[in-house]
Amino acid sequence: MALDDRKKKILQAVIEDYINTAEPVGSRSISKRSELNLSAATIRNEMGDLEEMGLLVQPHTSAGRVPSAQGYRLYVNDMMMKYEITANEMESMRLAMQNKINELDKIICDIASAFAKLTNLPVIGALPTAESGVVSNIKLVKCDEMTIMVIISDRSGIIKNKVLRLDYSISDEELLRLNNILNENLTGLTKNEIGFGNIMEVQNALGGNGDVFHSVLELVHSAVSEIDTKQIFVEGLSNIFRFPEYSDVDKIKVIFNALENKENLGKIVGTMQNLNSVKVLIGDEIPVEELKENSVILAPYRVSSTLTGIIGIIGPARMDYSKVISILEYFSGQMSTELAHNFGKELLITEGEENNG
Amino acid sequence: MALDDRKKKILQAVIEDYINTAEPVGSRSISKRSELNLSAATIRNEMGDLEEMGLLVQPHTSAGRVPSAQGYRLYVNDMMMKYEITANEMESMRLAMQNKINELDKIICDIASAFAKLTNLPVIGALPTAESGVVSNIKLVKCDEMTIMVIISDRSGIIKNKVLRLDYSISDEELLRLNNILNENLTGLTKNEIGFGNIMEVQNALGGNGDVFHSVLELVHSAVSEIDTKQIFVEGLSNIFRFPEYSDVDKIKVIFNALENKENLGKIVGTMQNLNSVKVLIGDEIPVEELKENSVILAPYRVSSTLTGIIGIIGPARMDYSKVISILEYFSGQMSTELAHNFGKELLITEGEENNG
DNA sequence: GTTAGCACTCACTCGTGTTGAGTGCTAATC
DNA sequence: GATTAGCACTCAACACGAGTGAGTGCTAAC
Repeated sequence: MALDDRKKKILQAVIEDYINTAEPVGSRSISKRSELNLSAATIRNEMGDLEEMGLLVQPHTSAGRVPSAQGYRLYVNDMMMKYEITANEMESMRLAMQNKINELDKIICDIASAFAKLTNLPVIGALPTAESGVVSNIKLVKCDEMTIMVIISDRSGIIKNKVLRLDYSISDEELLRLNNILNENLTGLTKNEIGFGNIMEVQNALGGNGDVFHSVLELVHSAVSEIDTKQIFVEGLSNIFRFPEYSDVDKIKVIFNALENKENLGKIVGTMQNLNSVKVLIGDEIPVEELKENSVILAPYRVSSTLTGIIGIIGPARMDYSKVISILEYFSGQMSTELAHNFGKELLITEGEENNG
Repeated sequence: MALDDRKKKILQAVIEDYINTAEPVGSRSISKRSELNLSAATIRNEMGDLEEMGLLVQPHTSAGRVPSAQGYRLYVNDMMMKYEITANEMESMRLAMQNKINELDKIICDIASAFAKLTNLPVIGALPTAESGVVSNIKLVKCDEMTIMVIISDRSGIIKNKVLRLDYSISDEELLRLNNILNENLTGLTKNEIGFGNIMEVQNALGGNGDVFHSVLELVHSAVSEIDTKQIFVEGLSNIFRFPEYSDVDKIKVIFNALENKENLGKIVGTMQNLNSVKVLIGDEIPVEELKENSVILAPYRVSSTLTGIIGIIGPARMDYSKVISILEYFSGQMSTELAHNFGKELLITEGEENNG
């Protein structure tokens, strides 16, 4: 059966109606609302065809029609009207980006929060990570007599640090020596290349008193291994309470449990291979069993040439794809220029925080 | 009316029954279950008295009785049996404390998570903060030509750091000078004493090119102001799905929204004045309107002589006070010795993390 | 003071009837 | 041949009422 123009228009009308109302759409309401000027009976025949084609579904015999995942997919790919972002929406995104605190992770979280407000959907994403992960510099700094901080920079500018309180005092000379040996052995290597083997090498290079530095080396190792680990975040999770599809405790429970699991989030964010365009996952396309009744929309963002992250939303398959995609596209496009413009090179990033007793 | 021994026993039986079943408790079940050997009619009379005294409440005329907040309070203060922690429970707490990663914040979160599992309740708390907050040392470290890290230590050992990427290169001499001036002006002051006034003083002391360092100084200021800010956490929030009192989406919504708000959590944690013993908040005693149907149990923990934190649980007023209090007391008592024992002075604390593009 | 007995209350459950939005099919109309 | 009006049919949702059972309070007997 061919999907002619009239069928397309009816499908579109059904989907848009359903997105707004969350109620199965009947032939009469389409007949009245649309500019097709067809009777309900005709619409009914066409809807029957659309169902046969797998684009619509009937929850039960005497109910209206609901779009199938396939229907949504067709809508997203071919039929959707472009949503024009309003001045208000632009303004709130601009405000979020213009955060005066100037810390990248916080800006991202603020933007995510603004997203959640604009779209009324939970926002998920990954903080910016470097593509390379090549260690460019290791620095050991003495905070006080028995406390040292390890600072590791990678070539893209990511900096990680960890604090260690020792039970012995380390001399400036020893620290300098350790510093040099670490840099000699580890600089230029990627995270994957640095394993316990290298750490042992350093320990051997240190000679007799290598043991003493064991805890320092362990620390360096753990800091290195975290350098390009994706940090995943969720914002505005409570937005799911807005949707009638989650008016049931059991369903809320399922989605909360699913989204509480970082592994699941990693799987979802991990579907983003091509870091150039917005990606829409509908139903079965979501790699987490419990979330297959939802849709996910992901967008990449680029803070610098080497520093990229992912942001997106998750919600019921019935969602305002057009609006969400536009907002994500806008963000994806504006991110680098906007941030570069606002912060220039004075881009201050994340705060670290150490308690130490 | 006097609360004689028999009334006490009946009240206790009602409360314990209700804690287990979440169903209003009838006279007949008390008559059968308890060792009082009284008929249902007698129990009925006594329960009527207990209701008159405000210790029990009847949801509706023909229902059994439910403890009132006042009833719970009496139970907690006077009547509760001490719960003996099982070997299993001790073991899981010990395991959480023996975390090999050796980072204090992570250990606290792990313990919180273990708590959540043991008690089947959401856990809230504050990460350790220092009581003094006196700045003992400020250090500016050059990560690369245009990136510096500010490291601020306080007298109790808390270390905070922030990273700044400059749009100009700073010389080692300038950095040293800035370092010295900062330490001269700010060391020994508490967080409250350091305001923008001091920062301006430093800027003046720097002379003509003070402007150039403005962003560095802003950064120092923000790091200082965070040095004794309480970081509040929630673990195992999804435990509330277990309770029949939250089988309704609206109620879940309310508690989620209330607990999502850090300000509310701050208020709750802030009720903990005396840092020596477990505190129980029942019903109206909770300083957040939306949570007044719940109970909160808080305990202090002490990592070192100056470093203290708070951990606790929140849940429906119907909860196993005895068990929760025991577990929190155990934790509160074991924390310092256990941590001191396991980590000695090699107590490594929190990791920081900076991206920087 | 305690208890047995009884009338009463009230949430809850379950079956039934009604309603209304929706369908599919058929026959008439354009 | 496409469109539409009409009609019988379906089925979730809602309201209503009877029945059930766990509970109560009160009273009179023990």
